[in-house]
Amino acid sequence: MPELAEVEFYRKRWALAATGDTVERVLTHDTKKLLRHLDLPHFRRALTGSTLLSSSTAAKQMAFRFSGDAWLGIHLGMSGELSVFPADHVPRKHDHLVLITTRHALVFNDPRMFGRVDFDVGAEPPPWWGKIARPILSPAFSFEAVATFLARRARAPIKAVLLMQEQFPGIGNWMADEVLWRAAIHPARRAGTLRPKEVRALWRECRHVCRLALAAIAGRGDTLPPDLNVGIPPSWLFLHRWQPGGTCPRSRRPLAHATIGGRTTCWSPARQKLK
DNA sequence: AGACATGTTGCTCA
DNA sequence: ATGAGCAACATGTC
Repeated sequence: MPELAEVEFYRKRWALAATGDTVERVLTHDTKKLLRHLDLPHFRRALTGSTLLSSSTAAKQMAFRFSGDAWLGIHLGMSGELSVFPADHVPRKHDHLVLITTRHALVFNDPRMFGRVDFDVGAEPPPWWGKIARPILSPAFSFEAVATFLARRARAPIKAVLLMQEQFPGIGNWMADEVLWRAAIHPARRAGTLRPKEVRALWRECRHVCRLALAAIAGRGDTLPPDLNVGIPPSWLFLHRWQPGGTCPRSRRPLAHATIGGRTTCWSPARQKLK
């Protein structure tokens, strides 16, 4: 599920509940997949008794900083989510990591187990953190950078290109479709065939969708919507893409679905032409 | 039963 | 070397 804004939603869920709290116990379940990068004894020892100081999100990754220079990295994969329960929470089937603090249980649940947990100790953020591409909502995400990237990926369908995290960090399947729909670009167009005007629209809509999605899904300041997708306006493609017989909220014409760039893709044929 | 799922990686081929 | 395409990962749901 989680793309840029959902990841931020889940990070805030833990952060708002437990920043300043101290970890009393660390519970783990599956250790071969999600926790495969961890030295478990070291992980437990380092985290137990440490305090959650701060956290941040970069693209689809989260980093939780604990006292003792301890950094907990989480990637939610396809089906991961973070939630908060009372401290007496009994781990469920796919609760792979549970941090028990004085007041809460911070739970990382992931049925499909495509997620990942990292743990590093150091005064600075871990090396992998620095390798994440600069945010789409930063000056580094320039029109020129996008145009150059598209030129290099000229033969790939634009849908596939939008999913490449090295240039579009945090964009996932639904955000890519949302961007292309707003920019009126057919997802199967080869990246190298976009006209400069279309590249500019793509660049603009990437930023626009990131901003809208963060505001709607992850809330503002210290607020958090009660649930994912609760504040998403029906003017977005998002709310119509999976509905049987769904229609384009702008043209009112039927939506189309196909596998493009290896992923299920939804678009509005009335707005997005192949040409 | 079978298709399919909001992600990433590692392999093959050109 | 670089880019494109696709299977694989593991499990749940419709």
